Amino acid sequence: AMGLWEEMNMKGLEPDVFFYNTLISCFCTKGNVDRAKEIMSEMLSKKISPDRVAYSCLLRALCQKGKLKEAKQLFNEMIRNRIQPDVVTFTGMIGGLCQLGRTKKAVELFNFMVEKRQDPNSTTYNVLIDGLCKAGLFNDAFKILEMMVEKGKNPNIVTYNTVLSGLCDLGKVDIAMKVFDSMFNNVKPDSWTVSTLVKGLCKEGHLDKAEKLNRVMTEQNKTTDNATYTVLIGAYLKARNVRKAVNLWKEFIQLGLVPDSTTYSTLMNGLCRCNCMNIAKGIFNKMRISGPSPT
RNA sequence: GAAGGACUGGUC
Repeated sequence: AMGLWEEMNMKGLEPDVFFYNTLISCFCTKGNVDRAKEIMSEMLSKKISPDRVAYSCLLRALCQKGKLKEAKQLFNEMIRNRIQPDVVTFTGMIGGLCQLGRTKKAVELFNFMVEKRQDPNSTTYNVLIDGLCKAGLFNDAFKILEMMVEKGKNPNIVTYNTVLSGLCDLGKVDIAMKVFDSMFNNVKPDSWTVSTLVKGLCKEGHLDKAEKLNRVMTEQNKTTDNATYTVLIGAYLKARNVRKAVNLWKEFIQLGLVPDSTTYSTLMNGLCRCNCMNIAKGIFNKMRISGPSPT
C-alpha cells in the first residue's frame, strides 16, 4: 500500500475525496475503524473536507463496533461542519446497531431520524425489520412492516425475503408458504426467495416439498441458483440421503451452475460425515482441476 | 445507461 502511495506522489496524482473515501470504506469493512479515523484526519490535514459519504462510512462502522460514544461525537462533529446526515447515513447506523445486537438503540435512532424529518425509505425499513427478526423480535418487526405500509413505502422483494427468512427461523414455514403464495401480486420472487423457503422447509424436515418448490420455480421462473442447490444438497446429506444429494449435484452441473467454495465445503463436510470418502474425493478432484469460482 | 456510504438466502 505504501508503494502505491509513493507511486501516486511520483506521478503527481493527488488523492481526492473519492480516493480517501474508498480507503475509509475498505478499513471500515475490515473492521479497522481506528485506521479509518486516521485516514479522515489525514484528509483534514490535506485540506480535503470529509463529506457525507466519509462520515456515513465511519458512523456505521463505529455503531457496528459498539463505539457509540465515538459515534455520537462524530455525528455532532458532522453537524458542526454543516454536513447533513441523509437517509443512507441513518440507515447505515441503524444496521450497525442491529448487527451489534442493540436493536432497542436501533429503533431509537429510527425514531430520531423521523423526528429530524428524514424520511425512512424501503431500505431503512428492511434493515430494521431484518435486525428485529434476527434478534428474535418478530412481533416488533411486524409492527415496523405495518408502519412501512401505512407510510406508503411498499414492501419490495427484499422486504418479503427478509420477512420470509424471519418466519422460517421461527419454524413458521407454513405461514411463510402462505405469504409466498400471496406475494406474486406485488413482487416477483427471486432465487433468494426460493432458497430461503427451501431452507425453511428442509429445517422442518420437508425435503420433498423443498425440492419440489425448487423444481417448480426453476421451470417457471428460472429462479434457482448456487445457494438454493447448496441448501438442498446439504439437507439431503444431513439426512444421510447420499443418492439424492449426488443426483442434485449432477443436476446442478447440468444446469450450468458454478460451484463456489461454500458449495464445495457443504459437499465435503456432508459426504465425509456420511463416510462417503470416495465420492468426496472425486468431487474434490474436480475442484482441483476447475477451481471454485471466486466468492 | 459507469460513480466512494445503507437492506434479504447457502457449509463451518
